Amino acid sequence: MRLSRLFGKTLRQTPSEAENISHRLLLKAGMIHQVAAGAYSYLPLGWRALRKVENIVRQEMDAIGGQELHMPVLQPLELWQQTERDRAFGKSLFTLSDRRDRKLVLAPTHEEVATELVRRNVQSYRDLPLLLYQIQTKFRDEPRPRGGLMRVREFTMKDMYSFDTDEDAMNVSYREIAQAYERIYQRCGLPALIVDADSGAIGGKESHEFMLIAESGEDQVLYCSNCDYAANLEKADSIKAENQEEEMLPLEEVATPGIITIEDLARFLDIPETKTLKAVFYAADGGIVFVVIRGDIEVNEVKLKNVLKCHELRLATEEEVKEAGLVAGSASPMGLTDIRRVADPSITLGTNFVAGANKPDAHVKNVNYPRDFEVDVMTDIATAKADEGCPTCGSKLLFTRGIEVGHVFKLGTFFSERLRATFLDPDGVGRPIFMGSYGIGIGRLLAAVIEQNHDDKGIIWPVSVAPYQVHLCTISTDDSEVASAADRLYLQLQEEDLEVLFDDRTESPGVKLNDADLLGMPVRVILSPRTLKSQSAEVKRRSEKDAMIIPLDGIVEKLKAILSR
RNA sequence: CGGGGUGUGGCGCAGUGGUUAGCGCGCAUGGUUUGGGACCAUGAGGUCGCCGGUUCAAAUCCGGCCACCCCGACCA
Repeated sequence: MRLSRLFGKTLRQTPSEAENISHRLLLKAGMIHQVAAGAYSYLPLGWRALRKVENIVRQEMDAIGGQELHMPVLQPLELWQQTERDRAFGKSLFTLSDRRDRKLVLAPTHEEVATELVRRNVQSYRDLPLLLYQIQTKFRDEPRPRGGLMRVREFTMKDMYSFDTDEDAMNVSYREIAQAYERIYQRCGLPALIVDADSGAIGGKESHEFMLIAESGEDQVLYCSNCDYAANLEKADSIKAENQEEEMLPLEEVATPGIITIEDLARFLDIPETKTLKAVFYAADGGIVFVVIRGDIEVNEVKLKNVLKCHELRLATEEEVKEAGLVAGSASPMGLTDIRRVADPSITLGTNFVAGANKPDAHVKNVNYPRDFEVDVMTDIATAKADEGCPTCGSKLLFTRGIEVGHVFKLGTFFSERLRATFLDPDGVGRPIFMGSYGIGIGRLLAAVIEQNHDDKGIIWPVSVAPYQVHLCTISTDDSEVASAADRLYLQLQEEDLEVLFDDRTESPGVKLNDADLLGMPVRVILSPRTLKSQSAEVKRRSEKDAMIIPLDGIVEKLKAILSR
């Protein structure tokens, strides 16, 4: 491609809306263009890079026996009602009506349609296992699109679905696909970390995310300093420190005028926050839930949502709290019976806690579970923190941020049962198919590649995803010798199957060199009067500082060697 | 959805009531330049986000709306 003809211009100044690095560089390099919040055009260079990523993903999916197919984005809402995922996705689901006023959705993912399809085409255990995938556009009405390609409302996703006869077979598929994912990230030049994750709206039991560790990442990850435990904060467990053991003492009311928060309470009574019990009120699909947890620990709302099996979870409003007869700031699980109570096991990590008295300006000392109150559910709903104990080995947990570049789910029979996708086993017994679901956002992966591979001058594409392999550049453009030598080399490289971006513009050297750095092709080849004196070219890897002078004779082999290194 | 911010040529910005809305970059034409964002000259390009109001007069003041960005909530 001749740069003089390329659609998409580099900018000297980055558009001001760009915040993170990949967004800035993609805009500045003229590779993407925003159409609306979370909707982007890919210009030729950006699109080539995206296609490279796509092909890596495709190759690895094919390599494990995946069969590529294509399912529609436009789907009947009814299908989503059958699995109740219209509610699970809620407002993130794009819906529309057709001319006959039938309700349709723009698919955010394809479990329903894939299951339906398999239901029609699989009858016997002999048809299994099965790996189906597609690379296609998804729509999700994100509450807040952001970060350029990081979180968008329309995006290309590779989604694969596995179909197996039983749980063990599903686990085998799951493992194989996870390994294929590792190879994908490796080929894209990304060191991805696999972490335990919440299943969210996709459903199912177990799931893992692949994270690129990055400051700019939206996700929060806790990982063990010793063993290989790592989890999304939404999912992470930890071992909390236990309070010093004491003799249980009798209940004792204490006046706490104007004290509302745990922080104030601890200071007022001169006790650590770990000696208090915190009450938090939620509205779960409209119903009030009373949550009690040790004062120093935050409620993990994702865990709570999973426990309650509700679609919508939010903090209760002041009115709702009042209406339920609770006293915000001094609420207590004691004596409550008509409200659902959920407790975190942390309330047993100590004795003689201070809790609310269920009346204003008063708390109660020496509260002990289960001596003084009961709960309906006792289960882990605690947010883990750095420095707490690893749930696997007890060593210290560490915190980092990450970009989610892939997510895999064990779905079990959630979809096959609801959509009646069954097969006959060797004994002629009908059984639900065990499924898995595996997603990679291609555009986000591309953005992650840039987040991971850049410097202050621009992008540093890994060879595998670079739009072009070689950036050929002339200096002294009105020197006819340079021009004709460059034309010859351009043709020669292409004949040898190298992908070449040829900067044939009559720009000053500074402009051309800066653009070469910004655009970030792996190898830069410069022809100038200087290099032609010795019948050679200057060759420089984008990732390295120093250039080398290589004779034109035999340069193709040299370039190929450099690119395959 | 809550909080904050921004909308003025392609990009970055200036312009707090008064000619014909400016600057830098970019773009076009001609010329001089050519190893890290050169220079000169000439020129093209703007319903000042939209609607309404106030005023003799609005980019500027007032009201409403919209869009986009950031933080949070939420979300895969």
